[in-house]
Amino acid sequence: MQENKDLLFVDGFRKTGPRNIILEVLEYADKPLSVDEVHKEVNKKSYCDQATVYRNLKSMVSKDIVLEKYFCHGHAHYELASDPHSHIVCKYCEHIEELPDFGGEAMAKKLFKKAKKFKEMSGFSFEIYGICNSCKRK
Amino acid sequence: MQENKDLLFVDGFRKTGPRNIILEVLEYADKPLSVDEVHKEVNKKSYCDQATVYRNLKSMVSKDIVLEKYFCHGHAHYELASDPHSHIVCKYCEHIEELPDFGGEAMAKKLFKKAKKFKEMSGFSFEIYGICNSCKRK
DNA sequence: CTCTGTGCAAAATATTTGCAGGCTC
DNA sequence: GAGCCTGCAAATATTTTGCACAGAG
Repeated sequence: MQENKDLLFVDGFRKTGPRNIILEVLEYADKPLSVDEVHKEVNKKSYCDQATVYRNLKSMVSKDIVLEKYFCHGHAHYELASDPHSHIVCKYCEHIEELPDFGGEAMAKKLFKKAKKFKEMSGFSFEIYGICNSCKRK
Repeated sequence: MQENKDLLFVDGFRKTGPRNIILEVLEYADKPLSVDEVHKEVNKKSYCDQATVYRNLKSMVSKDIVLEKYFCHGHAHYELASDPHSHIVCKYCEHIEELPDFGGEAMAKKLFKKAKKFKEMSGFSFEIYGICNSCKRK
């Protein structure tokens, strides 16, 4: 079985303490995490600078180990590329729930053919926005 | 017929020079614009401070006149709520194209029923990411 | 031993806010 | 005229970068 940690063995990409822990944190998360959330979780286990979290998430994205998602919060959220999902996201807080698969990939590929000046499709994102129970006051 | 400018007549929301021009700019855009793009366009017609553009876009969003979208660029893009679209977005530059409607609204409503801790759906977003012709070198 | 990765601090980018004066209604 | 809106400048917030040292392979 392919372990997530094994994903680090590519190119000259090195397996380091911070990277192992970042992957572990993403693995146990049940939703995409912000840089800040990853940073806080990682630091519960061992010190790691925020710049390092930023740099590593970015490099993992460029190596397709991690997916970068943009919701309505003004900052990115990250999830393991091995387990992609669509989500329903609260527009006021960071409450996020995973949605079941609905064939979005196929739909995206079909729609991509309508694009005029694009050479290559790299992914898609289908997200629903709403107001969660805690934010819907009265 | 309902003009976009009429949208400004709500509550104590005032119709001012900057607001008229911002709406006009969004109306003529064929894709969602960043704050910076809106600011530059507005200033071709008449001076308006960047903070004013930020403040007005935000207030128009809260009044549902304008939609705020987050792609992969690290900053928001804005489009008229009266003409919402899905898009295909270049992951390297700000090249963005509108996609034809594909029934995403109905699909979102269906999926929303799977949500656990949500009271209300407020919208959805389906975006495709890719590499545009100019960024796909070699 | 070589080269990539990390921590630290500073820089760059993006967004928000306080305040005094101006304009809409 | 009252209250919202704007310009200006400063403050925040977020993300990136340079550099010297540390650690992986």
